[in-house]
Amino acid sequence: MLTQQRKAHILAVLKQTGQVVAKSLSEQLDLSEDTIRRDLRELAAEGLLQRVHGGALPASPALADFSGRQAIATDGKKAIGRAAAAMIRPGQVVFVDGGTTTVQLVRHLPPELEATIITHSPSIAVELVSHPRITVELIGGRLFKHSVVAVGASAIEAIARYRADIYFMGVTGIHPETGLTTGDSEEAAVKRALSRHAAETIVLASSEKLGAASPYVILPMNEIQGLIVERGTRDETMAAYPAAGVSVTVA
Amino acid sequence: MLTQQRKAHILAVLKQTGQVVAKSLSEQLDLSEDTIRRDLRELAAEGLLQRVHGGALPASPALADFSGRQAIATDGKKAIGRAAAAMIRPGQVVFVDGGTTTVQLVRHLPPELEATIITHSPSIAVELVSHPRITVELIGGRLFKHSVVAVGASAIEAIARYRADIYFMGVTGIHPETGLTTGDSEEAAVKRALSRHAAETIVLASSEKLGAASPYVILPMNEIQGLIVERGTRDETMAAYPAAGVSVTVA
DNA sequence: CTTGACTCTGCACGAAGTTGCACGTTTTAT
DNA sequence: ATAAAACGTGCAACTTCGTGCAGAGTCAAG
Repeated sequence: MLTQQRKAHILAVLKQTGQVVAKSLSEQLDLSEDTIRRDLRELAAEGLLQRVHGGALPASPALADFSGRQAIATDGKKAIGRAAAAMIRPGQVVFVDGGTTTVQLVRHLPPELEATIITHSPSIAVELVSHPRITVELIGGRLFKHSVVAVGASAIEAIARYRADIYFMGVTGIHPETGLTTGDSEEAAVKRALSRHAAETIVLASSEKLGAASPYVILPMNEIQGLIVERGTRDETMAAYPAAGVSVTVA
Repeated sequence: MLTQQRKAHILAVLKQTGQVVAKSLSEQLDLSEDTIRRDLRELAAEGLLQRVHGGALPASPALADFSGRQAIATDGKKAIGRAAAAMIRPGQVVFVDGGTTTVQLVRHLPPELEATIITHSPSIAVELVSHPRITVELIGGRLFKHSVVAVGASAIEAIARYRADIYFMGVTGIHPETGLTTGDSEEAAVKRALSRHAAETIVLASSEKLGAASPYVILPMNEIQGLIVERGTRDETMAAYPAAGVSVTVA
């Protein structure tokens, strides 16, 4: 077995089970624990996992659990959420992604607004329970725990049954050449499906996303209709995508 | 179980319930109390929680409202949840209803349990994000806000694609003649669909449900396999359904 | 074909981390 | 006041870790 194959296997197991144990990996792959430990050390150096005594844990989500990622709703995200909410007209059908920014969107929906929100994020669904007029459609599928959204074939099938006026997309990275990116291939597939079934796709991009790129490309920049960014980041954004035909809103 | 995972679990429990008790943690994780105490001490040193005699509390008082909400969950419901969680064998596929009692079920799932949980409740799905080993399948559909569950034709279609070993059902009423009831016809239809696609249906019934009846009948008593009730309510229950062929568990 | 540089792997060994128990102390409840 | 529970510390057994080293395999230059 090749080293790269072995490392890929370790990452696959880690992704699927949320942990790897050095000893059991060595038995499973019929290698000494030393070799496994070396692999783990190198993968940790690449930032692909987090080394712990006895094995390893995923690089990001474990830490996210610790620090309480949710708590960090910046003013910028709130402003973006408010601006996005204001774009929704009464009676419209709206796709909403999961994520900290989109949570701000639904929190800023005016109570008198009557609309249908379709989402593959259980968190967004729960958030909308307290809204008196919004009808919520939940898209099912396998739960991708890192982002807390439904993914997979059944999610994409369910999306195909809907047609929305607007899709508010959250991304991990937005880069002038690479386009819109995210950290998981299945999540990217779901976002593409949502975009395909919406008349208009609007990307919500808090400042830390601008100029960043993650492994999986969702769409190139020219396939979206709008972009909402925080005040103060406009110049940067306009400079990056001058001819894209994407309307930029400053929140 | 890895040390870091254990600590993450402690913090997750703390976040959910607003408190942790050293003794119960040691039982739940099958470790000596000494080890738990060591973990708590170290987490306290990192400022992630506040050490108190007998266990620990959240570091910041910001989570105080969490513990307040938790208080609504009676000891009875917790006991029922614990008993239900203990019925799940590794590798099983489990349907879980929405509701305050079933939330207790998923909170008492041991962290080492590997299983698949399928639910039409976004709250249950979100709750399970912090569990390291459970695979979650979310059933989509129109959100019935009163109970915070997906209902409707698409939900029932999605359910038809699954087959579970156990279905843990929550109900509004349980009456010797009327059977199992709930307050909404669509919710009843979904519960029937879940029951149809599970090998075994177990009803979680906190004391206030016994003898009560709501407008919509889900199933007659003889179509379920098990009933979990609180300690102290057994005589009443046994008297009400003596010949039903339903196994009654006292939590 | 041979040689030398390089990489990968497993083993050995000392260091470090982890865990449960024993024991004496502190806190809590009755 | 007394008993029970929870606590901290020290300790021994055990596991896991990192490093140095040697043997095996690979590859390209000579």
